[in-house]
Amino acid sequence: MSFDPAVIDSKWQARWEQDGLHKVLDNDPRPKWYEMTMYPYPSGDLHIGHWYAMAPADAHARFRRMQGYNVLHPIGFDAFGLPAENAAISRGIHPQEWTLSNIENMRRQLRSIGAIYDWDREVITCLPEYYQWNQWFFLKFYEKGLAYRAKAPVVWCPSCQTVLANEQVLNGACERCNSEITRRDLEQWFFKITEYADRLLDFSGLEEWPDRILTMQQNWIGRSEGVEISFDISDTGLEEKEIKTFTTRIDTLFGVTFVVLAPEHPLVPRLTTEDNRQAVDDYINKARQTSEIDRLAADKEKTGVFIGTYAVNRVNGEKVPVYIGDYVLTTYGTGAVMGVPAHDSRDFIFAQKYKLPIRTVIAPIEWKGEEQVEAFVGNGFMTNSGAYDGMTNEECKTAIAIDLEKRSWGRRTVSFRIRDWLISRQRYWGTPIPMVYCDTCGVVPVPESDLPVLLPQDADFTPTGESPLSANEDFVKTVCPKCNASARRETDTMDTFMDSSWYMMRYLDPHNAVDPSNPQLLKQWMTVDQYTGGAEHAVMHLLYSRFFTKSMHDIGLVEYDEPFLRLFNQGVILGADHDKMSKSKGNVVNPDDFVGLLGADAVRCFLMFIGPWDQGGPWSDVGINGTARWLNRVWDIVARDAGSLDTSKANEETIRGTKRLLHQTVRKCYNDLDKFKFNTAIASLMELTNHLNRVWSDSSIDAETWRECTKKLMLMLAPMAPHMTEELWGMNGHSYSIHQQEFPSWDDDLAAEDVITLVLQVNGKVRDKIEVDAGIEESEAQALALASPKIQSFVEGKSVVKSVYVPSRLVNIVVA
RNA sequence: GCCGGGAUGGCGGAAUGGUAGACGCGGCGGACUUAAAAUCCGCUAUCUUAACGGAUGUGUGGGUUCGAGUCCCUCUCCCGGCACCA
Repeated sequence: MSFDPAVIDSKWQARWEQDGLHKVLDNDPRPKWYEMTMYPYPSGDLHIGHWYAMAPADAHARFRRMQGYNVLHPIGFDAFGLPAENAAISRGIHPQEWTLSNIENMRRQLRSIGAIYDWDREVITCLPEYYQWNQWFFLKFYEKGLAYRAKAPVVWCPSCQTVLANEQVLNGACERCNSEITRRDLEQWFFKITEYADRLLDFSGLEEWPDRILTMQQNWIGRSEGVEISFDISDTGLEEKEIKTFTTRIDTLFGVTFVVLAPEHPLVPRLTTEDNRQAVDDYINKARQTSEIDRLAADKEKTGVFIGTYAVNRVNGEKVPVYIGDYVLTTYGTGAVMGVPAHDSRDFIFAQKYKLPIRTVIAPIEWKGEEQVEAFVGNGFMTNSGAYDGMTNEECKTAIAIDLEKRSWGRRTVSFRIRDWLISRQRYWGTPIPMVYCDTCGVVPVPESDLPVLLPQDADFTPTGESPLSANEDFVKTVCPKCNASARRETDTMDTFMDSSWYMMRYLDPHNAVDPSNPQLLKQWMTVDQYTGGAEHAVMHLLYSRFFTKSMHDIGLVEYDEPFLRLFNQGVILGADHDKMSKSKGNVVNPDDFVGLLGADAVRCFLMFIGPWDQGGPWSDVGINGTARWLNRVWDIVARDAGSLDTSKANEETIRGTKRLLHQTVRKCYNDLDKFKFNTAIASLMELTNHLNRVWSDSSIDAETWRECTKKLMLMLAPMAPHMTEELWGMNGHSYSIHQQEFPSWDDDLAAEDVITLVLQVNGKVRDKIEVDAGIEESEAQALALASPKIQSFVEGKSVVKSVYVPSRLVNIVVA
């Protein structure tokens, strides 16, 4: 029987499904292993990128199953989100219809991968049975003060016509559609992720996360320790007696020669004197019109304007002018900074421009009092700083802070870059936020018993900047749960990252109608042992779900504190031209074409063989032929009748060598699969296949060894090529299913070489190689080396300085 | 600017401080075939040599070492993240 992948793929996919081979039982006695891959957005087409994420992930999950675990490797759909709405707008299809029919199609395509998904556990986030729990969690968070409504200058995408979270902004542009964002002052719902900033920086509960993801989360959270220091403005006669600034360089306090407020700082209108009002107003208007990208540009000119008021630096009683400047951000620290031109490069430029004094207070070594030509940001000795002169600036950071605290002029504090998670969206296709606005009772949560707040079917989703739901009278009009008076519903929907923050719980119990997930099952299955997916979610999904888990933990809903123990990021699959795949470049690969032609196993194996999974790499239309050819050879080899071997020619040495290679291959393959190194695992299987072909053609192998080799080859290949190996398994008389077998084990003694190649070097250069007994003693190796004619020709006439022996490796003779 | 990761044949890539280039693609040659495809076998870093061999070679320049793709320092380029965050 020849290898016909198309027939075999569908034959076994149907059989496995019919038998429920991949059904995962909760009461299975084996130890659990929860291995998740990031669920896809139902865009309607499963592209090669999905395959690249899912096929190797499946192979790894299968490998864990063959190691004896009860493996849960589920799949679902991240089904809420903008593309559905955009399709509705451009093609007049209802988002739900579009999404559900895409899911239908993608299920079929996903089945063609041949993965071990248990479809009974499928999760679809746009269904009320799922999103009602988003609402439930929202209410829990609200109850605990973790969800709040506030007016804030939020990020707005003019093209998506909705607000965005800070995490969804890349270089001043919308992460989805790349349009430049603007700011709006709006009342929105937030989650208090900042309250968890310190705990999110604690990665001790994680095992094996890529360092770069941890670094990215660290950068994003942006913790910095410093001092909040106040400047006295009591002689202005205002109610406020001081301006608070935040600095990480309190040691430079005596170098302050001005104070700068953000243009949006609340004190600005009151601190501005009449003489300066016009100029200040002009500046603020100009700042407001400056685009986000321009405002963020680091090399932008530092501008500002004096507002007419002075503030007092209490440590030396000096009056310093107060400016506004748009290089100071409202959203960070206190929205005001102390200007120390001598020791901060931005302040230096600002001071030069506005002719403000520059006073050195930290002396660089070898400084003789000359004027600075740029800011000195290094360490040195305190000068011009009163009682602190002569100390090192590092010592002073604490000393000054303590002294300030004693006088209540300042306090040590920590600032974070991360902002609270903005979860409101002015879009239709999402989870309605379960809140009601009542004229008498104010903001009232929808009672748990009234959940879900259903997303109405009819809405005008043409984006207007208003939430589409607000035009739906039937939805908006409701009664206040507290006083029964007529009231209005919240019409914003939730960020879809809400859905993915807890979906790992729902796979355990996808249709539970009384809880988001069964508490007993959570105890049994969580935490996720292995998570795989793209690195683009480092500060969005992965940070949000860590926050979500910690919040749930604190509320008492779950016992664990981290959602994902281990994380592995696959790389990006590129076009054959080494460019990112895109329709406009015409380098997009359609996996279905290759699956139809060469079979799912060939596509799976090739994707794993291209290179290390975490590095990604270019697809190759011709390269896949190599993998397909190899699978054909495997088929050919395993399908041979071992009984037809002419055993009279079997050779003891070949048998021993073949067994050795087999055990070496099992060892290599096991260790590589364990670490997601599919490419080298497959390479080692190829080597074994090449060897088997050789010994078959010269009949130097016996039937028993042959059968052992082909059997183990099938087992090792099974995680990567599940269809073909299942067929071959049956053909060789083994009982169904190969996917319920254990991964082969190896014997280090049988894998050990008994003859090794000893490399002979002179001055570190290879001059000869000899075959020797593996257990060779140093003295004998040295003697053999010196006896080699080739070595002799290089040593002749020179004196041997020394000789290095590396056991079972080489002899290096050093001559002068 | 700061923080990560990387640079190895024509291409994808492999190498616990110890034989650089495993495995595969492509190319070349051969077998089979009327022929082609498929399949199988052999060769394939560069220079040099009739050949044996020799020299060179892992982005650049230096260093440590008996020995460096691997460790240390310098620089260049590529990718990712952060970036007026006080």
